[in-house]
Order: sequence, then C-alpha cells, then structure tokens
Amino acid sequence: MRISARTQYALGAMLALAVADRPVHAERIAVTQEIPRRFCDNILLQLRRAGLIRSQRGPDGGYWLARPAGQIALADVIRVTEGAEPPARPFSPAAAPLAEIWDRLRSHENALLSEITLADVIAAGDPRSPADASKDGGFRPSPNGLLDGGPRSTGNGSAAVGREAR
Amino acid sequence: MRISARTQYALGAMLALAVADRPVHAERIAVTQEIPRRFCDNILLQLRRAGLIRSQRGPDGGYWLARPAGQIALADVIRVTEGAEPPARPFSPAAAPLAEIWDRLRSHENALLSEITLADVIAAGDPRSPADASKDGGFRPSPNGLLDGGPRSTGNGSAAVGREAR
DNA sequence: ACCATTCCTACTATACAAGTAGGAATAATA
DNA sequence: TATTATTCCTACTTGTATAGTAGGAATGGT
Repeated sequence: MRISARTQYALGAMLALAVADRPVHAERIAVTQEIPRRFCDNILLQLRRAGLIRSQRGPDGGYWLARPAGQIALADVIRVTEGAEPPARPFSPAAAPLAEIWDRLRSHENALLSEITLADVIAAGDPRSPADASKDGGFRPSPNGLLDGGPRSTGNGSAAVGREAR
Repeated sequence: MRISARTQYALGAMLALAVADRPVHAERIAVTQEIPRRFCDNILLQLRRAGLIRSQRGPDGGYWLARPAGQIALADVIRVTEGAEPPARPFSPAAAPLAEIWDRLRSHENALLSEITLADVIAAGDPRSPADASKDGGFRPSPNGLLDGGPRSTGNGSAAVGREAR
C-alpha cells in the first residue's frame, strides 16, 4: 500500500473542502494542510480536471467539492493522484499463483477505499457524532469495527454551495 | 501494494528452490525465473544474508532453502527485499483519521502474506493435490476461499537436503 | 593446477516523485 | 477602465529509489 505525498496532500485538501461551507482559497488549504504553496495549486488543478472539485477565479474565488462529501470515496481521490498502475511484469510459471494473491490484495484494498467517503473520515475525526456512524456503514475510529459492510453513506457533506462554475 | 521487480524475482527464486530436491545453481534460477544473471546473484546473496537460504561454493555448489517451504511465509521474503518502509509523513489534523485506515490496510496485507507459505503457493499451482489445501489453512487457487483462517501449514517443503553450510 | 561456482563492493542509468518558476486568464471592485 | 487577487497552465529542476552491471576475490571439487 504505497501512499505518495501527492495523494496524502490531495486527501487533506479534499477533507479541508469537505468541512468548509463555502469556497476555499488554495492559499488557505496550503497553510492548514501544510502543503507547499505551488504544489498545492498543482494538485488542486489535477483534482479539478478529474471533476472532483470545482473552482472560481478572481478575488473571492476558490475551490469547493463537486459532489457532497458523502458521495466521494477515498478511492476516487487516490485514483486521480496515483494514476493508472503500470502493467505487471510477466510471471514465471513457478510464480504464477502469486498473481492471484496480488489480485486479492488489490481487491480488498480497493473495496475498503471505495466504501469509505470523505464524510466518513470527517465523522471519525469529529469528537461529537461518531456514535451513529455504525448505522450507515461508516468508518469508526479506534473501538474497532471497520467496514462492517452496509451501503455507502450518502449524507451531504456540508459543502454544497449553490454556485455555477466550470 | 507495491511489488518491486526485485521482490518478484526473489519470490520466484525461493519457489524455484522450494520445488527442487537438491542445491540449485544461480545460473539455473536465473534462466528458469527469467532473472538477469548478475541481478540474480545479487538477490540470492541478500536472501542468504537474511538467513532464508543457504549456499555452497565451488563446482556442484548451489543454493537451497534454510527452512522447509511450509515454514517460510511470503512476508518473510518480502520483508527482506523491500526493507523497512520509510516513516510516514505527519498528518494534518483534518487528515488524522486516515492514519488508522492506512494501518488497517497494512495489517490485513501483512496478515495475509504471513499466512501464506511457499508450500501453499506451490500447492496452488500444482495440478494434483490442491484439493486438501483447505485442511491446513492453505491458499487455494481460483474457486475462491482465501485465508479462511487456521494455522500456518507446517509441512516440510520437500527441500531439506542434509548438508551443512554457512 | 584448474575451473566452476558463490561472494562482495561499488558503480551506472533510468524513472518517478516532489517541488519550483514564470507568467497568462479571469473576475470582482473601485 | 485600471487594479488586484485569484485560478490556470506548461515546463523545468532536483532528489531518491529501482533496476541492473562490472570487476574481481574467495572457495571447493576434480
């Protein structure tokens, strides 16, 4: 499970947008998430091109989520920043059964990251409210019980300002 | 789940040793596993230093497993070739809950790779015998059923020639 | 003595990750 | 319309890890 700095930053930025109730400047994201300023620009641009966030230029511009936080899975973000993985090198006959093992690991990882949404992560970090996270299949912090199955939570992530932009 | 060429090669080499019933030359391993010759040397050396295999120099020398194939988990091999992972970069407050998710992914991955032994992989690839793999918690190929729990298989991996070497 | 093999250190080449630079486009405001 | 704050875009630099190579020393069988 490789997590690049870029991906870590992108997730932080998305979470920052998810908790805000109005457009946020790149500057602010960079500071609060401790992302190098220009690199932050760079990442936000990539996220916008992928359709995960929207933006507005000029003074009073900023970024916001394209969809409610409850409808954006961690996997959605990670896929963008990590890009497509290079084709696996061919297996020798003796090592062929390993292919299936790698597949299973990838599947599990993918299933988990596709279940957990930005809203789930925020709920897990919020001192109040995490009690009812079990109801919607959300992610609960320490007292174990991750991914007990259940449908993806669909709550609006608090960041849905009515505003039209590209 | 990153798998470097080095790790893939190392696993192939270990499997090649696991199916052999006597010492195998680096040359032979390189050919059958399609590993660049000198690189193969390099990797075998690392595996020996880690105590996973033993060796003998000179004509009629070669390499063999230090322990039965049923007592060498994939994780044992991977740990050697991948080395220790670099310390994770600090999390911003908003992204803190992610730490636990990464932990769980790593744990699951580790648990799985620690359960599956070289002998299990060989059994999975072998046309005959994979039927009874379920008894010893082993890894079964396609007809699903991975990691049903159960203790690590302990069968001798067919490669235990009595021979003393460093 | 000869030869095949393992053993060891160090080196190179390439790719990718992380981050930077310079400025163009856009939009609010005065 | 000028100013200014912001996003937008391409391209560059730099560091680090991966993949693989080179040259030869040590060992052991015949």
